[in-house]
Amino acid sequence: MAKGEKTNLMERIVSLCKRRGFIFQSSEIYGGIGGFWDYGPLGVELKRNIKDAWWYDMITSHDDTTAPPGAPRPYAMVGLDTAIIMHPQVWKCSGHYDLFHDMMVDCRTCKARFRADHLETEQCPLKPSKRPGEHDKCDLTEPREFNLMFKTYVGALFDPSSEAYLRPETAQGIFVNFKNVLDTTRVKLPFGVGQIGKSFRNEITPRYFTFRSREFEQMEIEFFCHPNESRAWYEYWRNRRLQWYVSLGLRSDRLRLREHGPEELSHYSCGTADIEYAFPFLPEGDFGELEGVAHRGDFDLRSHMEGKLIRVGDHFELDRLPDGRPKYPGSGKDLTYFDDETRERFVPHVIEPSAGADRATLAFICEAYTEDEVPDEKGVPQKRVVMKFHPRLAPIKVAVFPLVKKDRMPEIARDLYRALKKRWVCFYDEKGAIGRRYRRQDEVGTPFCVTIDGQTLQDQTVTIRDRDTCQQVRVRIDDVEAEIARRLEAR
RNA sequence: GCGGGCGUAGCUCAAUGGUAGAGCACCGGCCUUCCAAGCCGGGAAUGCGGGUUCGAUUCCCGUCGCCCGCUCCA
Repeated sequence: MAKGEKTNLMERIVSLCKRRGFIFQSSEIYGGIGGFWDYGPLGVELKRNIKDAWWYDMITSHDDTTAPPGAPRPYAMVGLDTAIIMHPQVWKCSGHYDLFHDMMVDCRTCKARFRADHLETEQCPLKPSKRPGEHDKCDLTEPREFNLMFKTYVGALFDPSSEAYLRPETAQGIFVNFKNVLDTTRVKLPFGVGQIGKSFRNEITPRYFTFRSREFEQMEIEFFCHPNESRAWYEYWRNRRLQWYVSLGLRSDRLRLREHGPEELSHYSCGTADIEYAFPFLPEGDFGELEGVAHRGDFDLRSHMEGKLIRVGDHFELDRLPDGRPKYPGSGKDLTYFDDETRERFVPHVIEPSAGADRATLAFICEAYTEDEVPDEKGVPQKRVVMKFHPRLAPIKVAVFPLVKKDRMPEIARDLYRALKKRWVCFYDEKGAIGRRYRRQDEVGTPFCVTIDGQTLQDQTVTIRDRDTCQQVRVRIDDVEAEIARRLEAR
């Protein structure tokens, strides 16, 4: 922030993330490293709750026997957890290697960047009749490797034959295991495979807090279906995934589903819709991508059978060298699907809902951040910062306080704390004034605070205070667990 | 990768070529029976490296990071 500038909303959110231990800059004591972030004690709980909600809602709790609302038919869901480093041929066949691994030449004068192997056909921006480097003002760099994938070496010897890449997406781990899943689980089409895991992209410009990070976590589904049904499944997943964010508290007027135009489609896609959120760091009216739902056709499975494909009109063909051989040969393994009932063999189509776990976390943080006013003991309205997380996502579910530090209240409160802790992330605090303790929990989004007071000693009742309304109800101490459970599940 | 702006305590800010302050937050104590009360005490900072200087947080250079605009975004 420029000195003296009024702090804006996003700066207050970033500040809270640091102050309360949600998100820290990576390697901060060494000056930080751009594009990498660490989750603190509360952040890790929040992000884990988001990933757990996704895994539970998409995979664990999925009912294979019944079509969910809007789904063309019942389907199966299974999970995978595949390696970050894969055989280098995976990235050659997937198309990532060619697209993101180029020798580039920059012009120091006009700041233009050219592919080193295209200098013969490019124009100098200053004098279009000449090629880059031919104009007397041109000042070209040596060709430099420009790689958006992180490269590493497998084994102790650093020679080209041991080069490997950190995955730039989790999807390929699912595609290369397609046959393994089919052979080991008895799933039939249509079915989906989910995976949560880290991916790495050497972004040119990491920006907007954690929004564009170089290391990030994805929550991806690769959904395999019959080509004739792929359009219907694409529609289903777009809506299903949008509703997921709404169900966890993102306001629908800050969310939108945006269909990509033809010129915007990725090299593999024959239809993509982004689920976007109006992040507060973006200009008013702009949205940022939370998740992409892509219709990938048969591109991926064919790529790993035949080799790297290129688009020709409305279909894909094998990318060939001038002598006719495949540029990057595929595995040669048969990744087709045989339908026992229809006796039909085909390459399944793929619908890919690919969500960013860190982007979802950031969106839920931004959505939760609220400033309101609560009257103090004199009835004067005081500003309050409250994180209105959905109870499923809140890092701490319940806090337990003795009203004051005497008359056995701390002992009773600790007993209750221990009992509740067996079931939920629970926090105990006996320091300072009660109002201060409520505010501290408000700022980290704890939905419920239970207070042991003088009356508890008389009739075994306690108060449960609601984060959003500040309203208190009195319940028997033996009923606290059931009441909290009821409220956590009610929303 | 380019251009501009900015780096002081956990947060938000001050000040200075010569002892770096405050508010809030935090910790301890007293007090306190429901929404950031009060009193006393405490810990805590000039991103990193180099240069100029008797002396640099201040000036200069580099670097790293953050913000804004380009560029990029499979």
